[in-house]
Amino acid sequence: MSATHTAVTTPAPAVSCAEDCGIRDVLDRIGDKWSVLVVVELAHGKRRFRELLRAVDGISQRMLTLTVRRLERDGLVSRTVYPTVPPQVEYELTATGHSLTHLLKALADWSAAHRESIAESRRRWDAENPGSGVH
Amino acid sequence: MSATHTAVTTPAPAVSCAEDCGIRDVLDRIGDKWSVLVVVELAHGKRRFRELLRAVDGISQRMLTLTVRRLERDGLVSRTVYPTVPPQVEYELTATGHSLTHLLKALADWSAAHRESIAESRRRWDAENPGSGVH
DNA sequence: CGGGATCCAGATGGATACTG
DNA sequence: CAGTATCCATCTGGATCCCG
Repeated sequence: MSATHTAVTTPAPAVSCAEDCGIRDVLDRIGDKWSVLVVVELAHGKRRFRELLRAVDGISQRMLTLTVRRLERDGLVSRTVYPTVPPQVEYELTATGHSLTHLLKALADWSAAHRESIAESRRRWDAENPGSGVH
Repeated sequence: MSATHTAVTTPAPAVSCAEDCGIRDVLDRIGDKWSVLVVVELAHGKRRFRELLRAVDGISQRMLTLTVRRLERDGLVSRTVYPTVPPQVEYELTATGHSLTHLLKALADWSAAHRESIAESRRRWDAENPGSGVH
């Protein structure tokens, strides 16, 4: 943040596939409202259904069930049922699910690095375009 | 793919923030249906509105307008209007937008690495849970 | 405790027509 | 060419009730 040159921007375009690359595949999988939050919580260790429900703030019983089912279907989370009474179910990240946490780390890092810049850009845009309805 | 040991999985949990970390912020921004596809196309260079419309397969005029407006609002894309006739508008990634392409590269890499594993897990789950309605 | 079933509101996005 | 405006179908997710 010192010299007169502005953007350094590493040289490579980084992404250069024809259409999709599979990025949409990932986003279709974890781009929903709750998946990443559940995965982040499970990154800390095994969790029971009720524990997840309390840990992931604001999620409903129904959405936790759906989210965890989809993650299980994709092989990112394993589900273990102990036939006790009352029933006990434990959820845990699989190896694939664990690898996902590294990707989420990259997301978190990018977010932290550009959050302020983006927020400021929004404020400026909203000020210059009053009542545009864009969100 | 040779020895008897299965998952190596680098040691660190990678993500360890209390609730969100800001991952949701990123996904709220680029997790929609079209943003990443537009960014990927713009990673190749400047594009006019009509060029983007042709390049991003399936996008409607309305959605391209909305998508590119939001990207501009967040400071990821710049919009330059040449007051010619007929009008000409060029879109280009900003420095922040360019940095995003590196993140998308990570997404694409993860997708490529686990696409088959996930697809197989789905097939198995769907076979074992007929008519579950989970997607 | 760990769900499944139903109902419903709001958000997202597609199709089409019109405009400077 | 580069949008804007309107209408409408679908999808996502929240609230609630019930069940083994």
